[in-house]
This record gives sequence, structure tokens and C-alpha cells, in this order.
Amino acid sequence: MNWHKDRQSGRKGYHHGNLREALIDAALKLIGEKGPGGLTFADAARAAGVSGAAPYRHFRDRDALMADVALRGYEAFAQKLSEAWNDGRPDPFTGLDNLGKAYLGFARNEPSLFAAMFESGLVLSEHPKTAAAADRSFEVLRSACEALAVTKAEGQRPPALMMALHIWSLSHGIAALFGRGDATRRAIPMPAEDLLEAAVLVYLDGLGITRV
Amino acid sequence: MNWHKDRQSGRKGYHHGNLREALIDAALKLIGEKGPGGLTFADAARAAGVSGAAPYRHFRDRDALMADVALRGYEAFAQKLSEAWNDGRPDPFTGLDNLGKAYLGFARNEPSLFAAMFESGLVLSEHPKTAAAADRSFEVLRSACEALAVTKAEGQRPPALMMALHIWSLSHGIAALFGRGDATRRAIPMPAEDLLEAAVLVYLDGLGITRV
DNA sequence: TGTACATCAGTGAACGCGCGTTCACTGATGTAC
DNA sequence: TGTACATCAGTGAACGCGCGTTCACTGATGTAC
Repeated sequence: MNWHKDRQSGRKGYHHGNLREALIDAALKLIGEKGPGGLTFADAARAAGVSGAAPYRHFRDRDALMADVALRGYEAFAQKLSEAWNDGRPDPFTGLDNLGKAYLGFARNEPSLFAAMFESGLVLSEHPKTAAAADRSFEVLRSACEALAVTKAEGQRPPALMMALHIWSLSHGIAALFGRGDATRRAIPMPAEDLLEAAVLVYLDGLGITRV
Repeated sequence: MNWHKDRQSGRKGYHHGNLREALIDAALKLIGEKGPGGLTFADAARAAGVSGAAPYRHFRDRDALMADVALRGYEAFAQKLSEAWNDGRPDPFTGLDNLGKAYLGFARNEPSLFAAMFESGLVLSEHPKTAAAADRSFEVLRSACEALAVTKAEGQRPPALMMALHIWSLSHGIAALFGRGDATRRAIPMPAEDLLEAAVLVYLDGLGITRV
């Protein structure tokens, strides 16, 4: 057995084989344990089982590693949101509701990715690939709002961009304040999902968008 | 001159006289420069012009210092919000609008305090005084929502707690995503204040609360 | 008013530690012929 | 099919640095008498 791969460490010997991915995984675990500020290059190397110099073959510095973690985060996020929205099936209202639940679910189930994406102090304009992935996940929300807007007669449609920014802010605020998966969550007397669902219903009502 | 106080350093000689406050000020500056994660005990001591051991006379550890900064933050925040709300004068709608603007203004003008309050990873339940101050600032928002709710006939009034949580989340989401005073802000094609004002109007409309 | 004393805020030197970064190196892999 | 060589991923030792924390200490302040 064990011809090509060391099953214990996941290494092939001198060469790791997949260090880049291993460092990202390690970073994710460290962010989960100590927050985005607790991520160090040395720690990630240790967790991946390589020497402290090895990460320099793959990332310029700690920020580049963080940006890559955030990139994975945004990609997974867009995926989850997209699945939840499901092209507005069975109907846009249900779809948007699922979208909101997916947003909160992501914040709760992937607190490390969420932190890397939104709380690591990354300047997105310095990491274009990460910024593009972030835009793609926002695009899901935006097209959902588009679909809801067109349920209204032309001329009375609210701007979908505004709707999307409103609902994004609402979801994000609830996730950041009340929907976390760690000890920094603030307690409220209801599930975050219910809070969001109620807010979105009231908001859509205010726009005159109601279930048929 | 200079009988009691060294005007240059703000010190009285061997004894600093006001080290606790000086450390909080220093911490605030450091958070502004390097983010909440960039705050170290040693740095704060250096900025306050004392030896590295001196802070231990006033704070158990770095977290205790951070909690005190956040406490000051929440106190200032409650003050600003309260002034903006102005007991619902001239009318609750204007008051709530001003309240929202004050929220965003605080996030923009006091990014260091804002970060200490919401992004430092502080566990509020471990710092009761800070938690109490946070509650007091939320209370301003809650009583504003109460005042708006009672403009509706009894029996049709939305629960003020829910309203307050919704508007808080919305304000917080907009502040965190689009309303920052630093490079981590995401660009949108409108002022954050306008975005929030529009959202609150739509939301109140959805609750059937409209200006008379 | 003066003096002796208790209190306590801040000193500065010391310690161990972990981080970031560089460097010449070594060993595995793939490929040209 | 075999061999020589280029490539390059990862090593491990080294460096300077700054942090957290402890310690016996010192000097300023206030107060009891």
C-alpha cells in the first residue's frame, strides 16, 4: 500500500503535491479558531505540515492568501445563493425567501469564509479576481430582484439595483449582528431567518410587490 | 509656567496622571491605523509614552482595553443617536431619518470606534458594562420605533422591537458594506444616506406607516 | 505647619516566544533526445 | 526504453524584531498625627 501517497499527511514525500489548496484549507481552519486577524503565514504552513518558507512558493504574502480564501468564499457563496434562488422557481417570492435563508445559512455554517469575505479588512480593488467573484454573487441577488420587479406593470417597477442593495444590506446586517455561528452573535428572541423573512415581506409590500 | 503639568507630553513627571484615558486614546488611533487586530498592548503603551509594563496597572489584558474602547464607542454612539432622534421632534419621521443619518455618520466619522464596537471580535457577554452601553444605544432606536408605531390605530401597530431590529440591521448592513470611512468600502452609485432613507421609507410604507 | 509613612503608579531590565523573511540547498518530477 | 538534464517545490537554519508578561524597584502623592 501507500505507493504514491502518504495517507497520513496527504503528502507524496518531499513534494507536497497540493500545497496551495492545503494552505487555503489550513487558513480557513485558523480563521475559524482565531478570527481573520489570527491568520499567520507561519501557522498556515505548520497546519499544512510544511516548513515556514514553503508558502512563499504560492503566495506573495499573508494578504494574498487571505484574498484567495475570500475568493473561494465568494465562489461558494454565489453557488449557494444561485441554488437557493433556483431561477425563480417555483416562484420569485419563494425564490427570494430561499435566497435570504441561504445568505444567513452561509454566514452561520461558514463563519470562517464569511469572515474572510467581509471582515478581514481586504481591499477588494487590490484583488480583482476576488472582487469579480464578489460581484458574481451579488449578481444573483440582483437578477432575483429583477424578476420580482417585472411582476409589476411597466412604469411602476422599482429599480432592481436599489432593491438588491436594500435586501443585501438587510441580509448582511442581520447576518453580521444576529446570525453568526460564533460567540459574537447578539441574542434576539427569534430566529434570524424569521427576522429577515418578515423584513423582506414588509419591504416588498412597501414596493407594492405582493404575491398574486 | 508648567507648575503642574508637562504641556508637551501631557504628563506630570513620574506619574502620568491620566494613563487610562491616554491608553484608550492611543488604542483608538492604532485601531484606525491598523484595524482592531492591529491593536497591541505594547503599541498602546508606546503611543501613550509609558513603559510596556504600565498598562497592566489599568487593564488586565488587551481585550479589557478593547472592551473599554468599545464602551466609549457605545456611549458616544448612544449620545449621537439620541441627539439625532431628538425625542421625535419635529416629528417622528424626520427624527427617524436623522437617526439613520447619525448611524451612518458615526460609522463614517468614527471608523475606529465602530470597528471596536462591531468588528473586534469582542464577546459582549464577557464585558457587561460594554454590553449595557450597547443596549442603551439600541434603546434609542427602539423608542423611536415605538413612537412611529403608535401613529397607527391600536390593534394595527407593528411590534416596535421587530421594527427596531429591522431598521438596525438595515442601517448596520449599509454602514458595514457601503458606508465605511476607509478603503474597505464597496462602491455604489449613490450616497449611503440616500440608500438608507429610501429603504426606510419603503419599509415604513409596507407597515402602513405614512406621513400624515 | 511639618514630618513620617503607607500607598501605588510607573520603571526598566529581563525572559521566552513566535512571526516574517531570506538563503543556499536538496530531492522529486518531467521531458528531450 | 533509457539517460541526462532542467525545473522547481519544499527544506532547515538563520536573522532581526516586536510582543506579552513578570519582577524588584523607585519616585510621587496624600494623609495621619
